[in-house]
Amino acid sequence: MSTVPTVYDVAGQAGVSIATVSRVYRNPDSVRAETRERVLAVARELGYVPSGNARGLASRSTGVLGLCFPDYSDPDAESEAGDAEDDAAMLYSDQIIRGMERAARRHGYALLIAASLQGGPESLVAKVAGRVDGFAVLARTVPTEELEAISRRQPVVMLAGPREDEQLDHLDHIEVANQDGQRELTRHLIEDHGLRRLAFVGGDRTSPDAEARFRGYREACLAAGVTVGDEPDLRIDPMTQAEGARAADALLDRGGETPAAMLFANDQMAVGALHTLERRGVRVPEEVAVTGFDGIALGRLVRPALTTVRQPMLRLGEEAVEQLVRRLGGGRADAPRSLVLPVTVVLRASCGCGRP
Amino acid sequence: MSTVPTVYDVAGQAGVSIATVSRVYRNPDSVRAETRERVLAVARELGYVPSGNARGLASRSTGVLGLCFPDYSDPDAESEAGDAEDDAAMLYSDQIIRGMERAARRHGYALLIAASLQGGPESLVAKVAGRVDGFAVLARTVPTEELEAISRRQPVVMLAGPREDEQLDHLDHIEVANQDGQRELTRHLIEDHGLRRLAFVGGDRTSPDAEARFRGYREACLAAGVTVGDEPDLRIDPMTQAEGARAADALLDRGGETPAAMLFANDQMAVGALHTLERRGVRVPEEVAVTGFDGIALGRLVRPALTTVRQPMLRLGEEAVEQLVRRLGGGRADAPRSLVLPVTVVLRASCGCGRP
DNA sequence: GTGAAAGCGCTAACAG
DNA sequence: CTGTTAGCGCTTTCAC
Repeated sequence: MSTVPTVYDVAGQAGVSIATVSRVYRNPDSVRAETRERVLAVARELGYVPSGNARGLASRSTGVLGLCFPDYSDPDAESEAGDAEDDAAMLYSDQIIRGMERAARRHGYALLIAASLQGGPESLVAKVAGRVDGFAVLARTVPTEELEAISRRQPVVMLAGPREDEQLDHLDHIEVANQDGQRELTRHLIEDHGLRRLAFVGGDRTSPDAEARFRGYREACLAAGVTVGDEPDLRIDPMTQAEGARAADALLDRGGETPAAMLFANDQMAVGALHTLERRGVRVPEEVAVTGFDGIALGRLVRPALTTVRQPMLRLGEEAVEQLVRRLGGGRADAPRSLVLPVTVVLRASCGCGRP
Repeated sequence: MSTVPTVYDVAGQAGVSIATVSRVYRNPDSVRAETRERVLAVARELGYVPSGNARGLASRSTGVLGLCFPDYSDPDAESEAGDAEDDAAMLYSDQIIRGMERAARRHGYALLIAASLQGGPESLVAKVAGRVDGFAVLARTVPTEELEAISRRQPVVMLAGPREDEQLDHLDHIEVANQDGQRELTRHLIEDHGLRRLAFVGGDRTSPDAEARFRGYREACLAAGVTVGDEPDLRIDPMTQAEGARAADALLDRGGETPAAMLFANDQMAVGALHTLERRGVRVPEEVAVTGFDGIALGRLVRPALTTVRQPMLRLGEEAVEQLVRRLGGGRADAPRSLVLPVTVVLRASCGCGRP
């Protein structure tokens, strides 16, 4: 742990130049076998490991891809079930990480991950950006302006992000078919279950996902002649279990008839609502149907199991890497690419389908 | 994307020296507000981001911690349920990643993750090691010899690893109470359910976890006067669902009475066994009890739900980071530290407890 | 095949 | 408070 050995140490011990040591690692075949072995032997003995920093600096590339994601951790989900159970709450970002790691590995890259936190000149993205060849960003993780600047120097792919944001129009981006999914799910509730008194619980209006889902909901309502406003019945932020539970209360307590179905913009809120409904003795799906969006594992564990729309998160991550690799490998000047991944409606008990 | 701006560009445009630019980022307060704003403005305009590589080189630290883990992906689990379902198969490494990321963030570090793959001079660890200030390694991911060399130049913490391996005795390491957990679970089967014809399915003998679990099993048997060999009834490698399914077949088909309980060294095998038993019409837990180890989410989803021992993976990750941070912050010369995290026996339907 | 030398972009004394 | 000046450890021509 004292002094870290460098090329110079190895070169000295092995009686070669630092250039040769370098070659042994970068391009082994360009060095005579005998020399190579000698160098490697010394390196092993000294505990030499090439400095990634020095390498990156000299070669202008790191062999690392990055991911910036928001601090999605849902404190409610955890405290409720205790530390031990929260693997069931496995979310969004974890899946994307898995997908990216897997794809990155295939292409010989490592993955650097960091969740948002701070501000200031030393912002999160900057830190990541400065250490990777390219990276993905989950929407709303990073100030637009900052991204704009950074994306001029290296490939950035936006995940689940707004194609709309004109300032970021030149970025590649990958999203899932939020609108289609919510539309189809809503159609199912209306046509297949004959429900017409619906309530949609959305998120903050800055969330592109939640907004797209609301649009899908609205479309389906309009198409079926079901009354619908041009705003969600409720806007919840953050979209956690605790807030979802509160939302259900609000929906139940507001005047007029209670809705026949509560559609939530994500699974976590829906799960929270399920708790409220059970506590208040409102039967699901008999008295009210409940749906979520995302397809988190927790949705299968709750009773009744949650009807939802599943997003292909793993693929999102994989596609992100593919796109980055494509950019890094020449296509640097190609037109921005936009990819929309299809989603799947998953019918379970909470809407009246499947076993309870 | 053309030329990446550097301190020189910013300094030039802003009419200051590169040192000042550097200060603006490293220690903003040491620069007059006016100057600072000017620099920041230019930086923003140019799309300047400090190079992590250059920084790391100059300051001899990266602000990044690492994790090397084996390529745990269980192809069986995925192909079986389809891409869409495999979030339920959420494993081990994902939890550790979450724990590490969370803790790392608290300490201002980012996390670099890489799964094992290759060999050669350009091995995985070397790549990670060269880019981080310290890192964690999941046991058996990396050749001992290589680790030995690397651990001489930077903090390494071994996860779930062998304290036994004399060559790595100087490493910190964190593990879970495998032996205690399996002993307690076995005791439960014997005393609370009155089962005495047990079979233990272990892993390769190079797996320290699997071996420790077997020892726990054996201890409990001996303590209760239950017949037990000094080897697992079966050794399975890799410990996947498919192999677990096969193991159940083998246990059923070997001569003599079939066991009253099958204890598997991990959940994945146990789940595979559950499938086999269902296929062959053997009722669980009536005819045979089944248990796993790990506490993966999938264990709650299968029917009957799987009795198991839950490992605190998240904490494992968090503790790993704490330990690394401790080493990096001075305690570099302290004696190697060894931490054993407690586990929890989780009684569910597959052993005859809980609802089916 | 191998060596010499010039940076890569930034930090860290040390002056001023 | 700001500028000057060395490197940090490696890759990379260009010679030999």
